[in-house]
Amino acid sequence: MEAFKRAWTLEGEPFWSAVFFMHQDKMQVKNPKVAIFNLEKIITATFKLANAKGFQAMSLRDLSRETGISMGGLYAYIGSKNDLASVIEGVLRTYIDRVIGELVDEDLDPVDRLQAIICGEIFMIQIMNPWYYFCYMELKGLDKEQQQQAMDLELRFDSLLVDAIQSGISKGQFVCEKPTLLAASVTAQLQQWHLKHWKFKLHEVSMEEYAEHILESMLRCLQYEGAARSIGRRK
Amino acid sequence: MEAFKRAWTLEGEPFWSAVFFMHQDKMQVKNPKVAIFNLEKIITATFKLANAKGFQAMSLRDLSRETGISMGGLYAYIGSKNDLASVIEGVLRTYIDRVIGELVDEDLDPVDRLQAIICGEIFMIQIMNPWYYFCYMELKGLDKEQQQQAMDLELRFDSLLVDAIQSGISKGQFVCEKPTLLAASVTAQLQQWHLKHWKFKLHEVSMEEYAEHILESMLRCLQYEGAARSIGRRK
DNA sequence: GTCTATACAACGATAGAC
DNA sequence: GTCTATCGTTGTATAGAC
Repeated sequence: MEAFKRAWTLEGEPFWSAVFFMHQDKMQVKNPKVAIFNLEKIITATFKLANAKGFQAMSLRDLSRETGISMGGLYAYIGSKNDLASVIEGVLRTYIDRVIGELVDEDLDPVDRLQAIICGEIFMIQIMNPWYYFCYMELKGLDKEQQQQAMDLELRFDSLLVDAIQSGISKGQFVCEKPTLLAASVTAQLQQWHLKHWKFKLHEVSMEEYAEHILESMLRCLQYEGAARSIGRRK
Repeated sequence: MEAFKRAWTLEGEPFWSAVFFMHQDKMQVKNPKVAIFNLEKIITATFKLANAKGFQAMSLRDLSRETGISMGGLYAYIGSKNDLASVIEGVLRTYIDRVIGELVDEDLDPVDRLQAIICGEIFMIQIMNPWYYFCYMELKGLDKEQQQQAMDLELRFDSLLVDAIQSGISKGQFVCEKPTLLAASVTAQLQQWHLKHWKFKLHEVSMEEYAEHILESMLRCLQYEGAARSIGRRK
């Protein structure tokens, strides 16, 4: 988990530095040191406010108060309010794209491939929780093109699962009539990890426990022989 | 399906009449005939606008244009903008409560019980699609009390599934280590029917096909003996 | 690079004529 | 029961001092 974070540069100063360099062209503040510091404050505050009462309901005056940066000051970092949401979606999509690209390892056994995809994605969601939640809930507010790209990305993730399923079918390990529906169901369950965090907290379910449950359920649906025994073996 | 609609009065004039009588005390317009007619126009227009760009982003001027009712006129039907959202959530929750209450039939075989719950809920979502989507996406904008009630309702639905699962376990029909997680997963899959309508449309999946898929997957997870054969038998 | 001050459009909401 | 006209507020965004 910690290794995963470091491997993808998903936290700390290096991460925010990468976010900064992704759109420094749109920013007036050129000094990286101060720009990175404040950009993190702005985006973090946006998550706090938007994930509590919605991005549209959050005003830039709220954001100014929360960050301690004046209204005028904010506009040195963002082009407009909508631009802020757009940037956040863009960063997350870029990162997911990058991780998804690496998640494809056709040499692995189908079961291990599924495990890699599920664990990889749930790690991602766990680490970038507010990013996922924000993009899920505020997608409507972005322009049509960005909405389409987000949908395409989700379909690409589903395809990743479908490919692994079909590889298992052709190897005689799995039986599945509707791989598309099964993949969509797994994606839905993964998204629950950020959408329904309150429920997992209430039932005291850990991330590892949940990932294992998703994989195990999936293998049962695939009528995988070692489904029951795989619980202890894979850890 | 049609019988289901009629049985629960989920469509047409009788439905909107019921909605009207639920909040006629809050409305200035007392003539039922005209009140019901316009209330339907207002709520339908709210769904169109809010489900396209979000409730907060929708202005009452938008709503006025869409309904053909003047700004001043709108306030004869709603107390405030937030009141409108609150009313919508209240109506849906009342109806779900009513249907859920009837879905408990302890005499049924556990498998039939699960099928009744899944089919009942997906019928509900299908018929009241915009209501569900609106309440899911705009819950953050409502007051804490209403948010809590919505969460309680979802937990109550999960419990319905857990009860049926446990009844099957004690009868020796099912095997399940974590009924709570399985129930949450089924709830998530049902919610997809309104959350990800675009995906099912893209893959040309019908409601009946999807309901069957959810039930079948669930039975496999429960290691139900007749899982494979149940597909043809239950229709 | 950050602030204060301000522009001005759009918002929710109401009063009062009809 | 519905409209027009208008109130006061709040929103995003910018100009210009420092």
